[in-house]
Amino acid sequence: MPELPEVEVTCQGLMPSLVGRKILDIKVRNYSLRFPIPEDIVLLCGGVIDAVQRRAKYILLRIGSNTAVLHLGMTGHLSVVPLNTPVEKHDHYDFILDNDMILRYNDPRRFGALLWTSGDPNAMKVLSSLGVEPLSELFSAQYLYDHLLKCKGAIKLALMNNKIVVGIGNIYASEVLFKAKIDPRRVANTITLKQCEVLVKIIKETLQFSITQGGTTIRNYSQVDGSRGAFADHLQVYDREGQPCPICANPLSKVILGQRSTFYCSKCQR
DNA sequence: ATAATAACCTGAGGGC
DNA sequence: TGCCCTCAGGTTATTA
Repeated sequence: MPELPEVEVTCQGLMPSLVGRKILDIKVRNYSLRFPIPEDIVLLCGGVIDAVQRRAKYILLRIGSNTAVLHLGMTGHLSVVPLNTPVEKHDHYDFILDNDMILRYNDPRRFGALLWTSGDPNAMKVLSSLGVEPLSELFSAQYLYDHLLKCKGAIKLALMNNKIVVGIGNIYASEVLFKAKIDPRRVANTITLKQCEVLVKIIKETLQFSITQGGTTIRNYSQVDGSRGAFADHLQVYDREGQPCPICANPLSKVILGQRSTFYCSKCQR
């Protein structure tokens, strides 16, 4: 469910509730996620959460010299609720905090993750081979161009390849390609440097703006406090097959790329 | 070594 | 009401 903006909004929503809080206990009800939750996760107990950070679509809780690494998968949701809040179906784990509150994780599809390390989190297997952050200086037109040259597949798949750039998922990939007027099926290595300049600018602007809107809520995702993400009101093509293109009114098309639904305007995007 | 595709799960919604 | 099918903001192991 969540792409970069949704994870970033989740991080920002967690900060006021978590930073400075001591973890009194960790209760796991269902260890089954993308990876089984490690039994020794309880070693984080007693630590204080110093910071909440994001890397790609992962949430990092810095706890002294330790780091908890969380992922929301497709349907994961974190909330901070009072102690004794009734447990619901698919509530996987609780971090019991020192102010009678709980950090609680719910995830019906179990594609999320909860890991931890006492060392450098960037050395962990899940983080070590990730590409650059799209909102960082490292994500430049030249960087994108250099990497696209090596991609013989569709440009949309390249944008979603987290070895190149992280955080762009299925919704934003369709949206930014529409704004850049590029056909999502275009072979990546045919994209010009000039087009990379446009793409990079649009990606940064779109992700940044979505963060200010609280992300995109279509079905499962909601912010930490349960409210929806208003960027859904700004989607131009995603999930709009057959509806008129916002630019030229031509009915929007849908195609499957990499097993994922892809939406575009066959007249505006080339 | 890069690229298609199968797999991991549950739940919602549509068609009959 | 219920069954069967398809689809869903992600990632990775396996195959070609």
